[in-house]
Amino acid sequence: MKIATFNINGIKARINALPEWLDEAQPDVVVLQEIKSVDDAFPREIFEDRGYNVETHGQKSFNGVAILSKLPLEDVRRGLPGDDSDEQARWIEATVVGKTAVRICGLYLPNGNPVELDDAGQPVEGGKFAYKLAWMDRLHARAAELLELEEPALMAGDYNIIPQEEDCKRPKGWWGDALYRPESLAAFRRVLNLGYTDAFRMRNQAPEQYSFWDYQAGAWNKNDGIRIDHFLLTPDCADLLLDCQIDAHVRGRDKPSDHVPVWVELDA
DNA sequence: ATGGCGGCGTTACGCCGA
Repeated sequence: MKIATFNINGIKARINALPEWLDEAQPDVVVLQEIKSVDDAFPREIFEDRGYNVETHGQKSFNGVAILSKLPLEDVRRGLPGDDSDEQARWIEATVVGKTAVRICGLYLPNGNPVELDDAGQPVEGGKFAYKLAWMDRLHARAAELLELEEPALMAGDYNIIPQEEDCKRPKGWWGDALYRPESLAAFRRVLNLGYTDAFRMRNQAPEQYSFWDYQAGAWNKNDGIRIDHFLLTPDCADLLLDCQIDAHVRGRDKPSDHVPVWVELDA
């Protein structure tokens, strides 16, 4: 089973690039982030015509996630539990049954910039960085629950986290940003420490492997990127991992997203 | 090098992202 994650930065803007990549990569399941569309405006026919079932969790203008799957999507849930007042569409999950059932979660973790701290060094309540950390607390709680399921599970998406120095071309330039600073990395490691595996680093130790390049300043041409799109696997799911790759070449095409697809192949 | 690009909503720029 080939499962991909792709932050498309707007479904309307990627109306050609996304089907082109789907047709060549032929993933069985895709989790999408930043569809920037309400559910009713999502062009589901484009994907249904290619044999995908479509489940969206959208909102107007910003955020928005979706799952496309050639296999039926069972027990679909929308929204990350833990805060009923959170109206941002950043989480969707469903079960897909191939040789075995896999619980698949698609996520768009808050960016967190600008980092606002009070005089005591604590995130300012109501600020974007505080929202990021609170969201990661909820992610930790859901991640712990997934470990208790009787099926392999994974959480894939745009984490807006640079896990380590080697996941970034200019670590000194990024240090202190909400994507790469102590509080963010500690929250990410806290999820990993539950027993999750970063699928890409399980299969690939090469340097300069990125999944995002800014549109500005010729970042793609300089390979000035960061690796922030991740697959975290439960131990049962990691046992099924066959491969994990980044389709970086997609970034060089016409009208690209600033992110590229990342995918895993599971023996599932 | 915290904004040089691009998407969105709206229709001239402001907000947002990373």
